[in-house]
Amino acid sequence: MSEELKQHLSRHLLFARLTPAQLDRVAQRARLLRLDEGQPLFAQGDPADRFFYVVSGQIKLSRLSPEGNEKVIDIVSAGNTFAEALMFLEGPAYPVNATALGPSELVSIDSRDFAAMLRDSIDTCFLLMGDMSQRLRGLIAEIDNLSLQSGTCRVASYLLKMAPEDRDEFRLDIPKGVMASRLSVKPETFSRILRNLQDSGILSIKGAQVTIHDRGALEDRAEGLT
Amino acid sequence: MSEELKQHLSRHLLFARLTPAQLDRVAQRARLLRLDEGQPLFAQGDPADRFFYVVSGQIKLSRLSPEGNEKVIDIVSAGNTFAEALMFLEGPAYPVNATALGPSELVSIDSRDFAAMLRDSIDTCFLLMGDMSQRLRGLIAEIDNLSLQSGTCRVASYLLKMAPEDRDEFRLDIPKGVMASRLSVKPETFSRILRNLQDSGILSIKGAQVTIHDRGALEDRAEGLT
DNA sequence: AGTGTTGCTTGATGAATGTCAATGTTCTCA
DNA sequence: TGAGAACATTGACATTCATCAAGCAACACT
Repeated sequence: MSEELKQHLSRHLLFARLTPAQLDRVAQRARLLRLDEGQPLFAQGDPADRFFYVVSGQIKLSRLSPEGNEKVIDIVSAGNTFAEALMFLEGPAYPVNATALGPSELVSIDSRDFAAMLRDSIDTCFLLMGDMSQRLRGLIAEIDNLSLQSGTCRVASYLLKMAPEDRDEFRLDIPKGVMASRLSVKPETFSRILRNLQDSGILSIKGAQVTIHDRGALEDRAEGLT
Repeated sequence: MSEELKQHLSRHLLFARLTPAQLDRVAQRARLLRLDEGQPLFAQGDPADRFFYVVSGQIKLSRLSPEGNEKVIDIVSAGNTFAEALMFLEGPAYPVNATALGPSELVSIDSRDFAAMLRDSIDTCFLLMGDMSQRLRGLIAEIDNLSLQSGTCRVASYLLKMAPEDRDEFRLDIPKGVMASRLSVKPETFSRILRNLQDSGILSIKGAQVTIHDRGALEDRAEGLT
């Protein structure tokens, strides 16, 4: 059991520089979790004493406005960690809700424990700081997107990011409504933007199946050139 | 000279846990800068080999869209550092423009140098990680604001944050246009929102002088209750 | 004081997007 | 296979906000 956990964790950069003994110790107190589709993991405001590594599945991180509107902040997929940055705050509370998008497996790690261990692995500290830096950069890019680009731009660049290198055909791996919220548009608007892209002959969509016909034109849309 | 630098730096948490020898070493390679109003410090995309501590004045961090629109990401005021998180990235480039809003003094610190020294001060690592965590939380709150709240909400909560505890009168310390961009609204819209708040009797504004008449109502606006 | 220059405000208009309501589609499960 | 549920799309409409253009302050400098 603990072996299985170690197996999983050792795949992630954050645990790469731990000594076997340290990894043992982390794995000792770590837990393997299974979530069903739609099952919540934690809610915004809950005390944050653990962080997570996604073994399989997808986790939706979202925030709720007072009026009950949901905004998806990010979708975490297999092989990634989340909520590890909270480890260093005073009275840490999760700033988002976490819910499984589909059946998922996670490893949950005790923050206090891990932090204690960090004191003996400066290398891991550096890895973690690198990790946080990237996240900061990502969030700044996100803010940039939200305030400088139109909905169409955001959809277009997201599609380009989704489209595997040179493969012009692919499937959307998350429900459209969730993707819409991730991109900060209403589902209706998302639908219309997609329709517009289809009507312009740039791509076609059948269910979750996307085919890009004119990558250049899509890139133009992503840049905001109408 | 170096003494003066050390003086300044020692006021900031990030340098609090350094040994005198370490602080010496940092100060050795640090530089004191003076910027005039409007003077740029670095541009988005410049190689990021230094980070900064603001001794006095205010630094505007902003991003430029391809079409030339500017979005102010943050205003850094005296006593704070910025760009320190880039230290841990591969080929670090500043993700924003930095410009002095008014005459300012900064201490500029060599990132490489500081990072090297970090290896010998795990305490400082932890302080830095705490710092980055807070920044992450702040950016998430920002995204939340941008996507879930209207312009009026953002203006209202910003005013509340500006208003010193219980003091219902205060001055705006940055030009309205800059504040508008910081809040992701156009100057015209910002002006109208302010007018609207005045017409509702919630506050009055004379130049940069703000007087809040009805704090409760302002809080309601900040929550989005029309 | 006079005159620019800059930043702020105001009004008229339009585009983008949200809202509400109805319909269509897909998927699941009995 | 059929009924229902959840999701997606579409249309009509309202709202928010940006844009354009003009006027108005405040300030700076001869």
